[in-house]
Amino acid sequence: MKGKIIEKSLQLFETKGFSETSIQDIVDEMGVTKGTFYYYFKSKKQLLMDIHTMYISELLKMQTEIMNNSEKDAKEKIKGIVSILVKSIRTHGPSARVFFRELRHLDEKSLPEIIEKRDKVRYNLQKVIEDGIDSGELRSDLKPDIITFGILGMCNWSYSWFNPEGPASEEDVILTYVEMTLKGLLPY
Amino acid sequence: MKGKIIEKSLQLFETKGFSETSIQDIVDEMGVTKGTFYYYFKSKKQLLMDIHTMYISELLKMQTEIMNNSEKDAKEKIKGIVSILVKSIRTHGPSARVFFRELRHLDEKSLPEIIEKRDKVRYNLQKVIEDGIDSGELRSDLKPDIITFGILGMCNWSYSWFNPEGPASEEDVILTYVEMTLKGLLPY
Amino acid sequence: MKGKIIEKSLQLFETKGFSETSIQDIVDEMGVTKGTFYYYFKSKKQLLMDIHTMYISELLKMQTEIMNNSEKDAKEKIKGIVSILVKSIRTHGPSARVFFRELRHLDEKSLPEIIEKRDKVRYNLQKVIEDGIDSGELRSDLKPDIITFGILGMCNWSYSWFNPEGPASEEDVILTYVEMTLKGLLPY
Amino acid sequence: MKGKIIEKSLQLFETKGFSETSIQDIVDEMGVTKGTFYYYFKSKKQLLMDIHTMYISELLKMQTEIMNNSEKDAKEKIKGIVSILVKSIRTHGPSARVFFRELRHLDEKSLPEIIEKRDKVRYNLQKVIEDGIDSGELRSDLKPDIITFGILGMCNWSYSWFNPEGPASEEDVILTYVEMTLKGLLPY
DNA sequence: CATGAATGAGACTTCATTCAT
DNA sequence: AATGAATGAAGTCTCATTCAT
Repeated sequence: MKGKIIEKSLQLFETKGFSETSIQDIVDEMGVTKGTFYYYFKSKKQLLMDIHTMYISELLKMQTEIMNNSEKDAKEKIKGIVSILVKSIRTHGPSARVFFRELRHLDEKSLPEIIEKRDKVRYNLQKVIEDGIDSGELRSDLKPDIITFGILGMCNWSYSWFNPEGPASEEDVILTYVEMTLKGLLPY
Repeated sequence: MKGKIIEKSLQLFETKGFSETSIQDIVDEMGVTKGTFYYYFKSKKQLLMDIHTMYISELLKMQTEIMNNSEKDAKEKIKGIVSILVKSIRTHGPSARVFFRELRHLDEKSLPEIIEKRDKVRYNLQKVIEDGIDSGELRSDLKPDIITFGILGMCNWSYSWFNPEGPASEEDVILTYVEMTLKGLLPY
Repeated sequence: MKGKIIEKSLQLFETKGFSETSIQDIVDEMGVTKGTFYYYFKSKKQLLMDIHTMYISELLKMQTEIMNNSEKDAKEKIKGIVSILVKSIRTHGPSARVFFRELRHLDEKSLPEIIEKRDKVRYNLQKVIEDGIDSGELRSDLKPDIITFGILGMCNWSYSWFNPEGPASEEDVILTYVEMTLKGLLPY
Repeated sequence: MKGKIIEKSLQLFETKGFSETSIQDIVDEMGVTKGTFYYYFKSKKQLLMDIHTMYISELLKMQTEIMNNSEKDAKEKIKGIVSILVKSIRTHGPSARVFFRELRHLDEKSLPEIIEKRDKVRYNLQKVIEDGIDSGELRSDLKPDIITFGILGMCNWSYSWFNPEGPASEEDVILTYVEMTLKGLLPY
């Protein structure tokens, strides 16, 4: 039941937004009553917190696996991380969209925990960049933090337009982003 | 008065979000009464619509000026557009953040008008890319639409983290994004 | 101007009702502003009061003319009064409908003045009936006050359905009501 | 609770009118809160609709019973219908008064349903008249539709003045209306 | 586990009215 | 004679939440 509530909520939050979705909307969709909701969740914000925690933890876990793979060089790790982010549009689309849009609605008490993990994801990527620069694999004249924000922006933004069922494939997007980032648009 | 209402609203919408900001919040901040608000705006949504229209129209206008400058090549136009987007964080920050976050709250009737202009901005950039490819100035093996989304994502995302008063300067960001995009991270 | 305001208000009150018609509605319809309204009327209720006074005074005046015609017998006076009431649907339709429907919205201070005149109209008809009974022209086994209410009800109700432009003519209605009232529906 | 809300509302609507009665007025009177009201009714208009439906359905039901009684001739049916209408002033006074006065405030979507039933009541009476004419029981030189409006007007109007606790009894009113209608005021 | 009834705070909005100009 | 700006009270409605059952 708890899982089903999360699933339906995700759907509704994605479509209508967190503030615009009422508990009533959620339970109506499931054919139960509000009491049921409050049996499983302390509050609406708690539900949102759960959604955020699940998403960012999963993302962090996947990223960590790539980070820990010592056989990959910086290029391959960047490609891996871009790949995770883009592919999760198909596998975790609603979660991701809700994550990016509704962060503001978390309790001030719960927020830091999420922010911390979100920043960890960023620092991880930044570490990859920095290591690449140190090893001479990447050019050293650009600031790693800005680069990191740039790559994440490119990827995260795709949640707002990329449709895995549409004309461009996941692979197209990943390839384009990685090529752009590593080799640039100018011909060699 | 109308201008002052917009200004304060922008501030509040940015901080607390559209749905979470009440008309009461807005008028309290200004020392007037709710009646005054409704004298100038038909509804809360109408105010949001005004904000969106102002922002996207201004952006489109600035972009068009760059597009029409026939002396610039693709590289320079890309740099110009990135520059506009990043610089307007300082000059139009609240407008821009509200624009990206609250689009969903527009009336279904008003939405298309805004979407159309937003898409126009995108198509304009895509045109620059396509022209660059056609003239041989840019490599031709990547899809222009995905490239466009990538660049816009990078830039638009910076609204969510970039602080013009912080350690990284506007110029740093612009330079990094343009270099990454055009030449890539790999050393030559 | 005052006359034009009354005219438009009457139209709107009839269609939408008094409470549902705002001063704004009225002045919009005329292309002026609210200030203008308040220049001519102390308040919305004052306007309603004016409308009521005009209508009932006019009606009373017409009725009085018939009452004072000493050449007419009871039958003819009844017919005359029914005739006035039905004919004024065409000539004073909106006034009449507003009069019957919106009486409740008058100030408690103004109400008695109107009620008094309205009752005078009723007493006048009742007097005709009583005189008719006394003179033997009308049967004496029914209560004059109830008869009066019956005749007035029949006539006043026609404001809610009778359309002078429709299939039944004014004369049809008057004839039917008078015949019913005087001779009844049973064949002789 | 739903029943009690309807009852109190009826009371208030009758006294102050629909538009002038606020939800606050209703719930204050009952010692509950606004939320309670909206738990039972979707909107204020929905409550009004419920009131209208209940009244007109009940009336139609009672009338139908008389219509279906094949042992009664036209005269008796007319008397029966007048009787229902007048007697329901005592039994359903507030409902009836609200019904006649506030029809205009129904939703445009709900209105037709009510209008249809109201017209059915009228057509039923008209049928009685027509049958009476066809069988020779009633005179044939007057239009049945106008007669019908006349009788209904007489009866319905009495909601606005007749007080069952007052000097005139229900039976007085019924007798007077039926006698007037059938035999007329002239002595035989 | 789940329901249904009730709460109460707060949201958006309308509108008659006032007043300086 | 008329306007435009502003008020403030009141209105309808929503909704997260609680609690007895």
